[in-house]
Amino acid sequence: MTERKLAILQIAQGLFMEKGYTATSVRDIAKSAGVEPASLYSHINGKEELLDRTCFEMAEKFLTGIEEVNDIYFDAAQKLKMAVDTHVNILTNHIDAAVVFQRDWRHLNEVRRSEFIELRNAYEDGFRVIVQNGIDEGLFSEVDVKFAALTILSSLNWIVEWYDPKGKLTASEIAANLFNFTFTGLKK
Amino acid sequence: MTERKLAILQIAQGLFMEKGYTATSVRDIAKSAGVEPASLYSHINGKEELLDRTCFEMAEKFLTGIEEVNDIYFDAAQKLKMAVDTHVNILTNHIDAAVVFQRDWRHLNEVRRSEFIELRNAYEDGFRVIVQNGIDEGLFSEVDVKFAALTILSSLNWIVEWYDPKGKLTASEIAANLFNFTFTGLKK
DNA sequence: TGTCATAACGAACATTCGTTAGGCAAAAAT
DNA sequence: ATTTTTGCCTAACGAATGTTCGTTATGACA
Repeated sequence: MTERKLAILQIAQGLFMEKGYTATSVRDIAKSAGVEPASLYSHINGKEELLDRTCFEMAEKFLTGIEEVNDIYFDAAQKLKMAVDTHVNILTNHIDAAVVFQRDWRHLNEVRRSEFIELRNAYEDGFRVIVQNGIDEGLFSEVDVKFAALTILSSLNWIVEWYDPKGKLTASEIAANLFNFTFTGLKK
Repeated sequence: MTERKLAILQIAQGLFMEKGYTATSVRDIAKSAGVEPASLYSHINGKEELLDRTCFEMAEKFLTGIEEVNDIYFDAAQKLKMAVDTHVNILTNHIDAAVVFQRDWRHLNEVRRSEFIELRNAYEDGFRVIVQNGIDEGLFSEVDVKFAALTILSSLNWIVEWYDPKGKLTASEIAANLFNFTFTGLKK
């Protein structure tokens, strides 16, 4: 990917984040890039490529992250901590792309959407493995594994709705808080 | 609101849920309603009215719910349980509208969007009050109140991404699981 | 019987959509 | 020095967008 193409991709991600994929026009992207709409097509195949790349590049980052965590021989609590940390880091380091990844994957074409959902399931599976490990190791209480993994991921994913790079909480503080919350809960 | 208008609103909500507000055309709605596009305008002022009604009717339901909970004199744990229960019930009973409420409020016009955000903040505040109560009562550990409320709401809101009315989990089972998780965490 | 409201219609509106065609100047490669 | 590639341009395409128009069939009420 050329430098220019990458720049265009990032500009697009910023706009997609702001207004959503469907509500962002090619003309919007061109304007932000300081170029005529037609000129974009010297770099990209079409609008959908920008969405596609964003979704799948993020999916790959997340998947690689969880696989690395699950390959290490630690106890489940440590693994969970690492998984949360990795997730929050990817997310805050690519906040624009992360929002698109979360919100707009639905607008992928049918084929790619199916592929995307599979990757997503694989990622969720990584979290289920950790929770199951924790139960087997006697570290976690015997919760519904699927449900627990989903709930943890909820908290992680919602970050994109409120995270502010200029806010007072750093990525690792957020991650620490989140791990604490999912591990210990509110109870004193 | 006439019967016909309500029917159109619900049809629209179903489509908005499926494809998103922006990606749903007036012609799509008309087709689903079995009517010509122009005929819709005998009932509604425009496409945006459908979004507006959906967002604000849901906001009102949520706000009323949390206010009722916070008006009752119970301890924080019980209040939290009730708040979670109410939230899950509203959400599962109006799943189409809930998805739109969560996902597409961004496409309200500027004025209405501001009003909407205010209502949302008021709702979040309701949860913050509960968490703060819990700390004051010595029931909850001394967490970051804002962060905790946000994390609880994350889990609640994410339900719309996976809830299946025909699934095996009932609304009250989901609510019970969620309360348990936020209160106790994973730790054994 | 005449009047009015309702809910639908087909046709058309101006605008915006994503995309393509063809050309032109500057830079890079040969 | 000549060719090729790059990056942009203007112009235009057909399709889709939300909405407005004047009209009409139906049925309730005076």
